[in-house]
Amino acid sequence: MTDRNTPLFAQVANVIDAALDALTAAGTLPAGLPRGAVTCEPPRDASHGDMATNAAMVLAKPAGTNPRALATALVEELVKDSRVTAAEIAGPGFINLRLSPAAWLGELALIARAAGDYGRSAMGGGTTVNVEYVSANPTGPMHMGHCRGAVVGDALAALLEAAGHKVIREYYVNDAGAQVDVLARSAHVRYREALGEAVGEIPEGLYPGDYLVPVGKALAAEFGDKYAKAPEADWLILFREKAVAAMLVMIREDLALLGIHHDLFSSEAELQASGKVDAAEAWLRAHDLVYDGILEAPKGKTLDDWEPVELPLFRSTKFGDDQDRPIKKSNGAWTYFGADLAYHFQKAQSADALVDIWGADHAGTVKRIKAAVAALTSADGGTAKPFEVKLVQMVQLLRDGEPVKMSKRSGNFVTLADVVQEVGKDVVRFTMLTRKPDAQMDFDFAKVVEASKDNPVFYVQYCHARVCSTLRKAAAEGFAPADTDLALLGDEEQALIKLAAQFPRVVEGAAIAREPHRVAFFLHDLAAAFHAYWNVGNDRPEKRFIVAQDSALTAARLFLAQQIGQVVRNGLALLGVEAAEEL
RNA sequence: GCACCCGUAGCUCAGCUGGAUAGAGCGUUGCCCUCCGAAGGCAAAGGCCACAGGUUCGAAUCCUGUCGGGUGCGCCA
Repeated sequence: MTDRNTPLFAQVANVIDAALDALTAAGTLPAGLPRGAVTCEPPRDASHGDMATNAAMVLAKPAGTNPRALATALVEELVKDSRVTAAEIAGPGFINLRLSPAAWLGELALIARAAGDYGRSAMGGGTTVNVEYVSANPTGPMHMGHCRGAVVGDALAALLEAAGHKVIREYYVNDAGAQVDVLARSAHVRYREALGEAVGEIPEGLYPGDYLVPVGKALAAEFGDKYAKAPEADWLILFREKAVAAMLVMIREDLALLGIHHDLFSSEAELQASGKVDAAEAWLRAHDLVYDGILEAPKGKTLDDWEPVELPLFRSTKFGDDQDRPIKKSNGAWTYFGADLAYHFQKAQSADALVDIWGADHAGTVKRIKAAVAALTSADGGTAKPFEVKLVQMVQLLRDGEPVKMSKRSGNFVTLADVVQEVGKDVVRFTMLTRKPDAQMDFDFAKVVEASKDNPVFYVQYCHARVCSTLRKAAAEGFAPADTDLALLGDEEQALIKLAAQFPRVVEGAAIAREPHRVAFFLHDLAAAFHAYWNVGNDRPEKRFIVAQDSALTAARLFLAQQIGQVVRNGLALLGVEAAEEL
């Protein structure tokens, strides 16, 4: 890898690595020290320098020396590099590095060369990660309860791609359980309605939503009155199939409104029909991980209808779960979990790692599925396939500060399509990413569309728009960005470069942690720095991007602005948000 | 009863998987601007990182317990 195309933080990490190699070769350090904990990061306080490493502190103990002694030796090596202008030992053994202005200006040029690829890396080594997200039951339109997981999952998928993984975006379609039978029955009512029958109120327990009206009409058009009076057994499977297909069309449309497109929709019904669930059970039984047993009644709840029954149970307690879990119901059908474990095994066949994005309301089932995946994927005594479940917490919708009430039962829920229509895709996506996934959040219709600096969506968009308008204005006055005289950029301009240069490591860190919100926060920081610099120009015209009397300086500043805009654009692209050229 | 998540400035939240004097916005206070380089600017005050122990060179971060809030807990999905 040539340094010319390596982001500066990675370059300096390599410099540190090389310095450690040199010390090892010289016998100062023992060979084979693990360097995983060695960091290269911006110091908390910019006055400390440009970058800091903890190498001496981390390696002193295993090397049998003390941090400051090791740091002294390391400093001698580090300053040999032309990019390093100073290296100082501070505190308990940090090494603070200062880098030459040329090194930072080089990063600006790198951003320009890499353009849309700035921030991408080969870190993932091309390994395949399967990200399963949304996976809402195909019984109705997407509502806001699904929204956060959808956005977080989609942004994570993009993030992992940028970090050098191949990504499979997958949606698991629960088209085999009791809920899709309810869907079929609900569709049948609408079908009879479409045929002219007065069906009155939709019976309790069925889905009352209007979205099934067109489904009923389509069924009536296709089948006439053939199934109007027929027993359920004649039409249930057929109607279920038709209704699920219609729901999936609707769901895909809803997702498309958010810019979300899955690579793969996997059907639970197909999975069961393929015999893979039986195969999984057989394998687990052969390894004594499934047995027939009787569950204890759950504690802490008063149950009048509890009947102990013998069921095939998966030994999830062996993997840290609180109790063993049934994979089949007493009627012989698979439980959700029974099918789900086979489904995860199937996913593991075509990926090196699995990530599930779930709503926090499913937190209780994490242990069992992790247990099952661990069991199934270490089948041949190998190590289990990496598998993580990321939980996204609830979103509370607010309008004028008042919670928006939602009730699934009455069909009175806020649909995703309504919200996207009201505030826009970009606002929805960005806002969903302005909080870490495991913190609850409020979504206030008024606040998310506010055009002020309090609103991060606007603030970041405005930064990009400002860059664009500056370049437009400059072009009209005959100026163009150029990298010929970047040395004219002073400390204030370099501070912006230093911040922008963190983008590649933010992307990597966010990918590793599976936390796309870090990108959103970074963009907010970068925008804040850009706006602050801009404001200086209000009082001091010589600090503006366009200084009419000095075309060389103007060209360099425009180049800077252009690259800041590029980084903002790249970051927004990872989040799936359009970078507006004007507001 | 049990499990999981959360608890950081008055409020809403960050805090880069253990690093240096814990940060940002809102709100408050004090100045400045009212300029389309617009949808304000600068600065100050504000903290026992819920509490108590522990782990180590070093803890908001990891472990244990307590308290408080949230989400769940059946063969549902």
